[in-house]
Amino acid sequence: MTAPRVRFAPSPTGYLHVGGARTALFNWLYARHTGGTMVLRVEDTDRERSTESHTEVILDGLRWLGIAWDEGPLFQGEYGDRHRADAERLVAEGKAYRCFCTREELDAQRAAAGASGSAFRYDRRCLRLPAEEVARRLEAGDPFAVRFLLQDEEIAWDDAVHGRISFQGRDLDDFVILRSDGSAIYNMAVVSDDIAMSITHVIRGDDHISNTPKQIALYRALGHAPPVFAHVPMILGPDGKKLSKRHGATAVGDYQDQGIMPAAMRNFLALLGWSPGGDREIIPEDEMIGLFTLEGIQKKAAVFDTTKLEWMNGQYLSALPAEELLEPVQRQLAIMGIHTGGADLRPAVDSVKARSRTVLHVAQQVAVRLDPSRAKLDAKGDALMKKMGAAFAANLNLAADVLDAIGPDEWTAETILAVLKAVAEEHFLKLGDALQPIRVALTGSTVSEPVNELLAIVGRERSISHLRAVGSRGMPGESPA
RNA sequence: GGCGCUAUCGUCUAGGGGACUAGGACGGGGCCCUCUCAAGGCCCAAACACGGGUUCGAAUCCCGUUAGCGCUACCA
Repeated sequence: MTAPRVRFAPSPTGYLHVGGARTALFNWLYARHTGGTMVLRVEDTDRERSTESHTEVILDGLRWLGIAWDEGPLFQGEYGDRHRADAERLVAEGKAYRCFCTREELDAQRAAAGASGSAFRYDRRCLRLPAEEVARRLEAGDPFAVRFLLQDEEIAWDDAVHGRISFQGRDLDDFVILRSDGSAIYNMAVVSDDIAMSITHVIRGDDHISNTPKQIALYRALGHAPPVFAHVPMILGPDGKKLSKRHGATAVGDYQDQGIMPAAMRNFLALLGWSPGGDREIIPEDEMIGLFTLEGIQKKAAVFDTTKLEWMNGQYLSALPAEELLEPVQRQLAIMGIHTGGADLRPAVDSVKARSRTVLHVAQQVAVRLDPSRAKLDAKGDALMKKMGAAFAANLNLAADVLDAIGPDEWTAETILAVLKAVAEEHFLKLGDALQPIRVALTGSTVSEPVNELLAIVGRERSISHLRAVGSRGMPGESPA
């Protein structure tokens, strides 16, 4: 058997949504796993809704996720001639026919069918038109669409994720394959393209299951064996409904902006609807490729859980070297209007990343390490200050004095901790009472890396002057006493 | 309405006739560690939709019911 050829075929009518991203990911994983080829085909035949900027956003999203296709992007709109030729061949062979019914006539037929309680199926009135009348209307230049002549037979396939799925031809109707302007309808264009591009495996959303029998019928009529179909389940919002704008962030770009790392997004998306079996959660890319099979894909739709995504992102954040976080962190800082020049952010990033779930969160903390006056007092910090009262400033000033005695060359986390411990002991302070005010003064929060480490990162001069400033004037965001 | 798909903790899932007093992860609760938090470690609560079969034995196989979702365009 030759190597598989798969395709991801987005239509550029919107951004790259997480559902599409996951479909692309599954195609990519399958291609990599099997040594096959992934084709990217942009289905831009809907002129009304397709835009070039959407195409760019989708391509950027795929690149960001690290999904590298092998061929394309190909644009479906460029193959209109082939689509039409295929459809006309079907007409010539009597497998499709011209339909002169107008939109209005069709609407009327549909309305009549609806009233009788049954599903609408085209009644083939144009198939029964005498040849001379067809010739006459063609001569007169009457507009016509082309309909596929559907046989009443079973159409079934072994879906790679669902198993056998079967439809009866009588439940389908003679669907249109060519519009009256000569352009192909989706099902025609897709089949024509998939044949021309030698696609062997069609991995796409569940919502295409009902298109599949029509497409198989087209394959048969065109004289080609259908590919393997794998219909992956949909992604739902927390309320169990199809994921949409009203659920908040659904575009992969939104997650990039929120500080999700591509590797985390990939890992999370892969596990949404696919499982290698067993208890694996964090799976490196190369292992994922090795483990991926179509059989491991779930049949059931999955709810998109951002909390778990953030947890997973936190896992990647703490595992990734600061080096790899630098660029996304800088990007976030730039969005916040902070330009760091040549400053080495690595120590601060390293110190802060283990406590963060998003790059945005990392960047916020790095910004404060760079300049403690950016710290905003949070509720717990405020509560601590109130609780300690005068002792807060007193302990801060005490700390500033002993820290000032440390020379610039000895300003390390180890020395700082030793000095602070000694002064706490000397003044009968609990270590926490000595350290927490420093933490709050420097970060505005009761949560951070160990205080000695924090001081080392912020730096001697900045720490001491800020501690003294807060000791005498209080926190910038402090609520009035 | 018709056709189709689906059904294990709140969520993501393991499970493919006995290994199931149903395992893991997120989230929730508790404890430990500890200058705080996170991480980490330990523990707790939490599910096989329902009803029939098949079988010595069903979460696992079959049928039905119910529920949810998808499609039902000269959109993709």
